[in-house]
Amino acid sequence: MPENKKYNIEVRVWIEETEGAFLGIGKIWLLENIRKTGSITNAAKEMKMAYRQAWQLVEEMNQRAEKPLVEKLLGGKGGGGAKLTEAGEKAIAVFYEIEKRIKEFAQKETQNLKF
Amino acid sequence: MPENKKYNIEVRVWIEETEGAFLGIGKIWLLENIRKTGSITNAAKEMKMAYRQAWQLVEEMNQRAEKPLVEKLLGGKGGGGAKLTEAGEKAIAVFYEIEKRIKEFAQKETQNLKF
DNA sequence: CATCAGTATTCATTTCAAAACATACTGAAT
DNA sequence: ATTCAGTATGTTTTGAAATGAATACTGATG
Repeated sequence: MPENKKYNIEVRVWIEETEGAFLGIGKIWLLENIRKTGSITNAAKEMKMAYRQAWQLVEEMNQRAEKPLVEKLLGGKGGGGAKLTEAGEKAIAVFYEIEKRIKEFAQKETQNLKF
Repeated sequence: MPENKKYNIEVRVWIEETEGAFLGIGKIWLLENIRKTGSITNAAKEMKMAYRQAWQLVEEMNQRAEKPLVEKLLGGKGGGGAKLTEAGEKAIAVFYEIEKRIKEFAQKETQNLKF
């Protein structure tokens, strides 16, 4: 392959736990939207995702993390809502940091991409 | 999150071209099976994949690479077949090399995985 | 004690990509 | 000129995952 075309390396990063995939960019976006909107319902709307799906992802995250990432508030004024725990905030930060480092490394590897 | 659970980082690597994803581990496996079996038909069987799908993947690869990765032989003794071109062989080697480096780097990052 | 908006949960419906099926086409070899 | 196995390509089926719709539950607040 001569080099009139340009190729570049893409990378998808996620965190696994004994039972399988635990935290990837999709769940991170969900966490961020929960932080932004204060509820799973509105986070889901924001992302044009079904509430049911969003709720399940939150369940999954919470069960598989050491400590819940999302605190859910039932009933009360405004019906309740959801907010990130400290662990949730930390998870976002850690994920992005690691993802950034890996993507930067991958970018450097692009120069080895000679067919 | 304290640390009784163990988490680890996973990474998926692929190569993009202007029109989108061009070459990932799935197509690499297909290439390897074509090399091994000498035809798209048998490579597909090996992978329990539909011939049609395998054929389409080969088309896509060939069109988006600078030079075809797979040479297809039509008719003749045994009906024809398919074999890797030099570019195809190179693609496998380059892909694995880059993937290996990125995965090793990602592995090192696991130690930064403190929640 | 009725309201309200969000959580929790079940069940039916849709979507859409992969697989399965069907059918021509190719060309060396006999 | 028939055979044969693989390529080429259109059409139909199917199955899993996402969505949508429906319903009960929660609890602070007025």
